[in-house]
Amino acid sequence: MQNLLHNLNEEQLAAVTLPAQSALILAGAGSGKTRVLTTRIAWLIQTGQTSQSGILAVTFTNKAAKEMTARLSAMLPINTRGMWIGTFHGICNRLLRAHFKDAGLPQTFQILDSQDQLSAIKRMLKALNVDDEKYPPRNLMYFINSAKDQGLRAKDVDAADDYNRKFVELYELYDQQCQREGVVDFAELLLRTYELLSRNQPLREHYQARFRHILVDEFQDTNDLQYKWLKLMAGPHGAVFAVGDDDQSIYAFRGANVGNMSAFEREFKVENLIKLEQNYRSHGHILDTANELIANNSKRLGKNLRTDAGHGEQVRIYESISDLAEAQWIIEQVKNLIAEGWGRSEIAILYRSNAQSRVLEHALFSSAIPYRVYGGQRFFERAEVKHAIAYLQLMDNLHNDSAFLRVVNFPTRGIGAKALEQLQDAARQYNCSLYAAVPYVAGKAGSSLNAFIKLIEGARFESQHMPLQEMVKLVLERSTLMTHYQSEKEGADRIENLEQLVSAATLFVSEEGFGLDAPAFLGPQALASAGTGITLGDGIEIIDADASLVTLMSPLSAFLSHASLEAGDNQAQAGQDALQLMTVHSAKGLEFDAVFITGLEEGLFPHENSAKEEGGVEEERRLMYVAITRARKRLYMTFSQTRMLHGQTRYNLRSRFFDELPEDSIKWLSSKVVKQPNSWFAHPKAAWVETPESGNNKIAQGFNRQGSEWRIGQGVAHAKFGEGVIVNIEGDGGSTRAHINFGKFGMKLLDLSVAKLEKVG
DNA sequence: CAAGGCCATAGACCG
DNA sequence: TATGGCCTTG
Repeated sequence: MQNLLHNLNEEQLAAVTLPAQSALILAGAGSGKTRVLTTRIAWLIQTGQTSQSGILAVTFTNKAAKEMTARLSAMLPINTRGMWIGTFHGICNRLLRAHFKDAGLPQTFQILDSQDQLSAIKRMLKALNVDDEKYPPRNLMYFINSAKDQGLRAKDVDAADDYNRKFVELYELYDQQCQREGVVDFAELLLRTYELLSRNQPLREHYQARFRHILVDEFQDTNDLQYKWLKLMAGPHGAVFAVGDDDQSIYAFRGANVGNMSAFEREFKVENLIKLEQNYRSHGHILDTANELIANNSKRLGKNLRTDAGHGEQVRIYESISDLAEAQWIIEQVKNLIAEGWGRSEIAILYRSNAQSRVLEHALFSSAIPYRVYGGQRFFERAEVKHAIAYLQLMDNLHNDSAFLRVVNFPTRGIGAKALEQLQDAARQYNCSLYAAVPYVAGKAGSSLNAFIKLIEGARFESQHMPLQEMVKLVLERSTLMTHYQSEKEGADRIENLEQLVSAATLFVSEEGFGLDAPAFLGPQALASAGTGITLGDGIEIIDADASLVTLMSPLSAFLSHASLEAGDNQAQAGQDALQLMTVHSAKGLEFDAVFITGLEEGLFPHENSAKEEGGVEEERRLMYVAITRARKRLYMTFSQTRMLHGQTRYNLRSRFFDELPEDSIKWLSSKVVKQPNSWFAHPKAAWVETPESGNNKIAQGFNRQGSEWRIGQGVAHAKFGEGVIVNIEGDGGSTRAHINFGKFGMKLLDLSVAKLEKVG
């Protein structure tokens, strides 16, 4: 115990040893929040206040959950397997597997990732003959997900007009389709669990009594449903230990509600609010810069980071002529750093949007500096892997129409659009799955469909007693996926990924403790007894930490869940000493000795779209705050007068955020006013500002050219298009064009030297 | 059924 | 600039 608390500072110690009541920990960047969380858990267990089965710890990412588990194992001599530490989705999956019957789900329910969800929606719209121009699948998906994220079923959504009523109706039909097919989307995992527990009193009380200590990481990222979920889980007596930082709330766009922090304080009757303001990461000038910037936000819970590390170096600011020049300058600096002995992997280049990485990558490639780009496609999202997974899904749940359609004709086996149309008609007529509808299709189409069914059933039968990894191999062969890619010219990578899928299965089986030779399917007896808590035959038991709950899950089901819930590495592999490139969003939670924040221009950072969103600029500022606080020792900020974007040159103003930094902590490496080759100049003041109410007031200062002062935000009148407003101005020295929004005539791109425009207002 | 051409589009992200 | 979706054509 002594050594457990030994290295904590006063604030951390206070947080770790709080009484068993709900508490809010405001944990600043680099203040040791993960440490506080894990030590809190260890302390609760070690002091006998709870056993390890009484703890529920929730995170947003698998990475965070893994890290927490690993640190905890290092702290306590306990087996962390079976502990309830996981993501919201992972924990819900676990609960739904254990209580699938009460939740109204089939035992082999499968999880749709967002790709699957979108294709399920497209498929539904097609079947219903809905005009997908009028009701775009993406919009419907967004509509459904945000309703679910607020805990609303279709019947709970108030439709303002006919258009919205259609969305509500489609939402309802989508849910029915999912239910029929035995699939759940991500939001459904949470909503279904929430409904299960609110409806089922004994179950609710069981878990409320069990989890007396609930710990939540990154609380500022919770959405409305997650908040309600936590409230339900905690019940009247549970203690929720919420750790978060309102200044690092950067996910409003996916439903996160920072307001949950103050709601939590109020509704959970928080008596202890502890601020962790001691920063162990960054030098003084860097922290001062972050503090001063974020002070420009209103509605903060209030927090100021401090450090004992001393001022350190000032923040270096550099202005360049072009994005190319910016990249080259950065590379020069990187080379110098490396020559001075800074580790390559301790240097990060951050950008606001992915499109910015191209120039940087190109320049890095030319100078032969090893680098790694975060983001991009993940393992289980690759097409070939998804195909293989779909075969497995279909074998585990024959009624998964999404999986059926994905592979019924891949690799091609002569089942075309006509055949599928017949099949879908039959399925509709008999209200059954595509699989079940096959016997109703006659003729040539029927026989090729039958051959496909034989393929799936044959593979299913033969792999019955096979361990998972053998089953995967069999599927790759039987489906002819392997031979298909072998004959493809550029299939080598895909083959490699498919081989890696076999390794992933092997690894999964051994890590989850199934036993390498346990069959992938549950035996028939196990299936029959599922949900009773008793296992028979060769069923696989997943025994919970307190042994009170036995979940029956086949290795195959578990692996398929794993594939959906952990799409795999989305980030650069560790190992090689390489420079790190990533967006600011994906840098959250990481830290580096030296950081470059690039492209600090109006329209880019803050991003132009943020002007239209309520509170958008404040979120951009928090994003900037996150970026700054990634740096330990050295921080660079760069911006460029011109930038290639979508194939045309844009002339941007420097970011308003420069005006919000403390003079003493920054150092301009380029002179403050750089002469422009073509009379453009960066305006020293912010181009457009957000007013708290409207949030989208573009008061813009553009540029000045040949005495005609067209500026962004200028009202204009045109003979044909009527009145409009200048939204953006661009040019390449030769001609100058303006994007003008003419309302009902839409957006026009006009040459300012040609178009006859008058100023209005 | 697959390949090739045309057009629109362009933000950040995890499960 | 580059990618994805859709349509036409072989």
